[in-house]
Amino acid sequence: MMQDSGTEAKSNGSAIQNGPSSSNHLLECSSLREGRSNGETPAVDVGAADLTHIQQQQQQAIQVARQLLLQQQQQQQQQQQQVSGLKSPKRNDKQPALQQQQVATQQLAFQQQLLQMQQLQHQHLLTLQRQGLLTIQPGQPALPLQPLAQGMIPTELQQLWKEVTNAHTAEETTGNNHSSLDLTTTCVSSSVPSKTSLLMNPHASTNGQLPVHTPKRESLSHEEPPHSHPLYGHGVCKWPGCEAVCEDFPSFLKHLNNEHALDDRSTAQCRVQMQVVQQLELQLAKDKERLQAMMTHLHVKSTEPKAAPQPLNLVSSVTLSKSTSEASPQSLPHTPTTPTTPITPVTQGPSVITTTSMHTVGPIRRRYSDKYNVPISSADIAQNQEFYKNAEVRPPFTYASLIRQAILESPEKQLTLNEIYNWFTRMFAYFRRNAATWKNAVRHNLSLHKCFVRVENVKGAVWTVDEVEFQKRRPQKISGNPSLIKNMQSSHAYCTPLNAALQASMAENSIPLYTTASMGNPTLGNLANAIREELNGVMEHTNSNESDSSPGRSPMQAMHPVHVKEEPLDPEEAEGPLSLVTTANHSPDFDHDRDYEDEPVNEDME
DNA sequence: GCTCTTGTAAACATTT
DNA sequence: AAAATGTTTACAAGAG
Repeated sequence: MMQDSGTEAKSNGSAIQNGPSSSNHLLECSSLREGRSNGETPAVDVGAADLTHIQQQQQQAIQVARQLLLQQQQQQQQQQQQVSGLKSPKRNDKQPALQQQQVATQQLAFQQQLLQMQQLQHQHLLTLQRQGLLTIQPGQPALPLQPLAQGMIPTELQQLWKEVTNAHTAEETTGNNHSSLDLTTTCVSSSVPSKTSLLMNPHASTNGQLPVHTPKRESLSHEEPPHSHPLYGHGVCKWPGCEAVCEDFPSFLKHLNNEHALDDRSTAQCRVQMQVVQQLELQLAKDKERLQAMMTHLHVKSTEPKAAPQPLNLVSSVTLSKSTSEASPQSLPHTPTTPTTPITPVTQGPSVITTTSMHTVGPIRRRYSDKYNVPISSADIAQNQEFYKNAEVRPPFTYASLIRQAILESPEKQLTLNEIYNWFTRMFAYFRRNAATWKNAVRHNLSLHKCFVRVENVKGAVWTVDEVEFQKRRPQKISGNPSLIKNMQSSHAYCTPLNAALQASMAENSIPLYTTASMGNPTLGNLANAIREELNGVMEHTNSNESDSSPGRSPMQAMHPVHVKEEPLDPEEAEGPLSLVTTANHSPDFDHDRDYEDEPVNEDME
């Protein structure tokens, strides 16, 4: 309901505390100082108490991320168990040979797919480097893209898989003839009991889920408290992308056996989940590094003479704290791939904006030529981000870009209108005034642009971004290798959804995200999510013999026959929007936004 | 000057 | 009934 997030945000500031994902927490961390700084000394004045606070918040965030990882691992293990067929003996008994054959075929296909994805990512990375958007120093910490972008060979994937599962690969890999395919083998045919995993996972012994890898699983499952099943919670099946409502645990088990038995889809989902876990771990490592760098940086800064943050280089201004640990081009859509996206020229306009000139009220007609789209310097990124949070300077970005950014920053890639409002007010001091004006503009833009898709939810409606549509608005330079993409499109039946997701994700990445520290690596996160969502949703519909995705029908539409913008399907749209978002699972915990309109001043007075 | 894009305002309908 | 949300139209301005 539209009241939901709004009233929650207005009446209860504690909504920020219970975000389900690390990103929410970290996001709050990233904006921690916002509430402390006044408009004049927003960025640098960090006292010891503040620092301690930040540290605590970061630690909490890491803790949450860790838990998230554990959950992911548990989920993954559950899926493995499912895929291994231990819970569906009927199917196993019926056609074990056939299944093995299928699995083997699928392994090959998926391996192929993974390699292609990695190549594509690598290509994309190289392109970014060439464009000067990425600068990789020899001694620099690994880029977020690297794990995939480096084109991991199967053995590397296997190594990752080992690290993720921490245990139950040793026996399996040794017993496997084709070691390069172990990634899938371990996932699909894990019939060997794993004892080490019990040691590795502190949660395993408590919820009894790790024994799923043992033949004793069935007996152990009786000992499980009904609600401790990692794939079951709040009466909903937690299988990625499922969310089927199961009234009680037995019905859930029934559902699990019926809907998530060993089949192509489950197998693929399991593998994707593996990737997700891997990426999350990498993200966690990254965020740890970032935290360290942040603390180091702040310690240094706090001893330096204060200087008012000046967005001398607004090009990099709206990028959140990524500067300390990596050079990934995390900024608002200002890259050569979005040539006409407005941008504040470095040498034009309010090159130096002081707090006295900040109150730019009233209509400002500015368009920024892409010729000012210079490579992004990551030097004062964090400062400028703080700057916009605290100074009432109109951000040099279009409403459409901002809305898109708000949506893409959200974990679910979907936001209610009110959440979009909140993002605006949270990120830009400018939007804490004249609410009627810019809110109207936001609504206007949401309705006007085809790239914004309204998706009806159980609780109301959320807005998502149709990345393909967004890209259509501004012709982009090809950042990937078209032939490679083309090549991918003809490789396998599964390639269709995967490629679509990958391409969309890369298209998105070609517009570097104005990401939060929490997202750490939106690239990989989006990619993983995209692939997972695609697998979850599209495979149900395209797992047939169709080697090409049916045009004009987006995965999301296929997944959720919900109301989207009702427009006559003009031929131009025949290729169909590709939406990478999940719908209808908008978590209430996600409503962490605060409504500044109710407390615009208190924000700074706290 | 034309076209396109964007911002702003406003009217109106629908939903909550 | 009021507020929020969503759609649509109109107009102005900047930029190519």
